Amino acid sequence: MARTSLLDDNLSSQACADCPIRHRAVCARCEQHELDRLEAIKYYRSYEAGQTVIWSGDRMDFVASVVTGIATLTQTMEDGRRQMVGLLLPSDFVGRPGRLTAAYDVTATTDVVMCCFRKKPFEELMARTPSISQRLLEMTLDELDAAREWMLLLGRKTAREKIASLIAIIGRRDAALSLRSAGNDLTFDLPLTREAMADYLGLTLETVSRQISALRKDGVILLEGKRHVTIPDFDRLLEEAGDDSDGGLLA
Amino acid sequence: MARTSLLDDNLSSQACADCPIRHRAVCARCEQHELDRLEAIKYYRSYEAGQTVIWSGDRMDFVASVVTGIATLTQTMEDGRRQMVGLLLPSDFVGRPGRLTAAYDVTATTDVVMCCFRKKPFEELMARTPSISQRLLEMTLDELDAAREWMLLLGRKTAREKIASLIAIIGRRDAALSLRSAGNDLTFDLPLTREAMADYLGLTLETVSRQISALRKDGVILLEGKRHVTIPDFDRLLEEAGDDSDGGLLA
DNA sequence: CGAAATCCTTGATATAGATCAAACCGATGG
DNA sequence: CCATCGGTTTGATCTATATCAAGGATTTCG
Repeated sequence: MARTSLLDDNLSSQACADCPIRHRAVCARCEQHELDRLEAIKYYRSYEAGQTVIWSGDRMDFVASVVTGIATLTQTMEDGRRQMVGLLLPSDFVGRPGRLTAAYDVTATTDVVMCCFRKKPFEELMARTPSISQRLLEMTLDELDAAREWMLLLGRKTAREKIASLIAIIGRRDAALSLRSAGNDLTFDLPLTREAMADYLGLTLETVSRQISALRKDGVILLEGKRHVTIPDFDRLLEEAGDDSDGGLLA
Repeated sequence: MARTSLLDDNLSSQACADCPIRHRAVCARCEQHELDRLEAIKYYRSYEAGQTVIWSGDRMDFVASVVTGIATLTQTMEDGRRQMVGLLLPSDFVGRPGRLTAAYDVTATTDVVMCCFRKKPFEELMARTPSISQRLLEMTLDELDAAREWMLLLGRKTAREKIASLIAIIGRRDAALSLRSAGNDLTFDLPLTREAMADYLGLTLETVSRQISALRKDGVILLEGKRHVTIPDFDRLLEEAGDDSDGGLLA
């Protein structure tokens, strides 16, 4: 719960990290975003890995944007079964304008810094500034598409396909962030424990572990330690994932 | 593919059926919607039960709102595995501003009438009329919540819970449409074949059939014929569905 | 340094749901 | 009236994944 006040300069490596609006690439519209007004109502907050940002049902009087780190949205049934329903990377938006309480548990998977906005003034700003609604609409539509892809995975893919899909998704987002374009030999760290992956994929952690081992044995992925992955052939991975090969990065 | 031009009067039983913006209840904001301009660019189109409205990947130069009937959004893998990712009831919105091609197969499950808007002028109208973006954002956020609920179902619920959940969802939406409030003894028709339910739930049609039989045998639902359901005790059904009992109608 | 805690892997077994197969039911049409 | 067809039910069997169980690797902490 440590509250940290960061200088904006610390964040400048992240394009537009200081506004809650995500941009696909370089920010071409910043001038529209009335940063002055945003300045007045925003604050930064940091969370340690493993810390819960907010519990489902809790009062949530802010919206936020992830600046650094990775957070998850999960739903839990009374008997403890858990399903991840959102994976939040830097620049992703958290919270829903017009809702009083959190609908999901939000958890910091790694150390996380969030840029928060008190909800009331943010909503007033939204009402005055159409470009915010419009941008938020685009982002929400992207998330809806991702959710639907995820539904196909949950409903119809085998355990092996699920694992391959997740690794592809993480690899792709990672590649996008680090500007390494379609170059081969993608390498990155899995930011999730086996259990979190299981919650993402609707599997048990044992099955996750077994399938990762199987993909390694079959040469689809290379593993250094338990978390560091390199993909020798991304198309092969996509095949294993059962995906249409289009790539799907851009809507 | 028959193109039908309906008089608006035919649709008046549906609140705001003639605009693409869904309202939760009675339309309190119609005056904001610039119906005059919408008038100029809209047209109606009807589809027969079973007909495909549009195939994934096809060029889609309109957006639309379901006026009557039920349509589905499905994703298909190369080997034919299918997952439903959207169930469209009257007043639901179809299509994505800013996208050229359809991302999913859209199929009419019953006879369907849609109110269509050519995309280009609709987008121009959106740009000029903030309330449309704002309303669309609200609707999309609702859909995202529904998708996340659906993800929990797909990833973690048992077959019996999935069936109970689906029946509860349909019953609830049906009750909402027909103004029958929380009155007991909810009765309605399942608008989906067993196969479509299977595609919704990530099951096979045989499992769907078996679990429906089981729920009938256990008195959770009553069946008349193959489609007509009555729910003697909605809370019991929700219990079977593994849901938090809150109801969840309003965000 | 040793103990405890996480996280992960692997094995043995159980089971929910898939698959394969057959037959039923109600509607439609010749 | 019978044949056909789409949708459905039910049975027998198979299998992918869950569950139960044990142990290995790292890190954390006293």
